[in-house]
Amino acid sequence: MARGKVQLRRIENPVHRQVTFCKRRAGLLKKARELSVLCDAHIGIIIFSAHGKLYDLATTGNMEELIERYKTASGEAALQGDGGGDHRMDPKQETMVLQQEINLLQKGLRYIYGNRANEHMTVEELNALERYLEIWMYNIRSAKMQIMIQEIQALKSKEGMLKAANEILQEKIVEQSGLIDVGMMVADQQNGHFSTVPLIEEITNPLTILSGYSNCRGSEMGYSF
Amino acid sequence: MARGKVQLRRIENPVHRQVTFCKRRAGLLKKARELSVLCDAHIGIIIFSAHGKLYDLATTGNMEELIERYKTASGEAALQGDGGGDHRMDPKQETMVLQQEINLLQKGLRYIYGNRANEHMTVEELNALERYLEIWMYNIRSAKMQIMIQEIQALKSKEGMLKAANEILQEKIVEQSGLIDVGMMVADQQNGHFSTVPLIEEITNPLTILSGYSNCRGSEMGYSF
DNA sequence: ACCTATTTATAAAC
DNA sequence: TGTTTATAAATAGGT
Repeated sequence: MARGKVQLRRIENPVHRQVTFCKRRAGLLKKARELSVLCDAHIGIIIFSAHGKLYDLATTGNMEELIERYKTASGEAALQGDGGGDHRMDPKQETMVLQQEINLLQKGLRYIYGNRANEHMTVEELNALERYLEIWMYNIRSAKMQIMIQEIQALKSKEGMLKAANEILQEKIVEQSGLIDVGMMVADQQNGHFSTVPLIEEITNPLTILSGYSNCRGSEMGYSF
Repeated sequence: MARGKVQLRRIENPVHRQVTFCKRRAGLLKKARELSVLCDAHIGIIIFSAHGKLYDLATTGNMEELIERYKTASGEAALQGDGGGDHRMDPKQETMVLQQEINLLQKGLRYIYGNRANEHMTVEELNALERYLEIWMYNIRSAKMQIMIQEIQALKSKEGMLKAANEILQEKIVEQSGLIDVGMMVADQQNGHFSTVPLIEEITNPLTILSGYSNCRGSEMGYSF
């Protein structure tokens, strides 16, 4: 955060990346310790560098304990998810297509992460892989967009309902005594609103990867304390 | 860090403590996500508030896998007194990383090709996937660039040799009879050339595929065209 | 939640 | 890796 804004994307220069990794890793752990002390929280952090080296921190002094606690806590939260599902395409065929693509992807992974020595990929294969990646990228972004759109629609419909309700209430109030202030009602409407916007903020904007902050609404995930 | 320095000790006022917890927790997670993206690291964070509420983050989209990896990595680190020295990632861990990524990719494939009904991907996972794809894309393109560079260098050196040969030949001809047309020789030179450029044309342009990859500079590795 | 005066964190350069 | 410095970010205290 200095001498130039930072773009939120992988740093390509390996030296810069390494330096930044060191500095920010230190910063992150420091922040975690501070949070733990200031607010009496128990925090565990696991960091694997790109080279697989492990850095960790457990403010309780014991990561195992935190992990155990995590498992129970997250397990309980997960019990309520998921409804049913319905099936699709002929499983056999689908499996074959998938296996085929997965083979290419695995080879690609070994090629990229391995030393490029064991695996030899032809330009043909690289091109195919690139095509897959582009399509995927598109699909991933569409999926995220979809989620956002659903959220927005939900919000709009809720807004509509609230507005309608508001009007009816106003009418009633006017009927009864044309003089009551309706400020409270507007406030309620807004609360109903924000409590339904949990996902939007964790969706990184697919079009502008800059670290823009302006849309960091604290509506979080409906945390209630 | 504002309107007054903060003391590194538990905040006694419960309201202040709660507010600070919220703000700093958000800040910490944000920093973690940034570090992950900027430096290609895999990070897991577990936070238990003073009241036992769980907040977590896994930049790979899956905390379980990170925990598994943590267990082997920390276990092994304990076995060897170690002092530093970055070894190559040992096969066990590397396999695990690959498996982890492949799991995410498989899930992504099923998600995209299946009806999105059987598989449920969290926004976290989608984000992680997107990040992988970007990195891959970059690597694929680098690989192709590399191939192109090699071709070009081969061509240049061949061109140099041919030019030299050409000059020598011309001199000889001048010596023998200062009047012969040298058009034929130039044509031969060109044929010799093109026969060594088989790959170039099957390489799709790496620089202009999707929206904004403007900073894909090939100068990164001393490419000189 | 939102707003700033300040404190921190840190990117770049050495 | 450690220090320095100019700037971007985070955030404490109020509203």
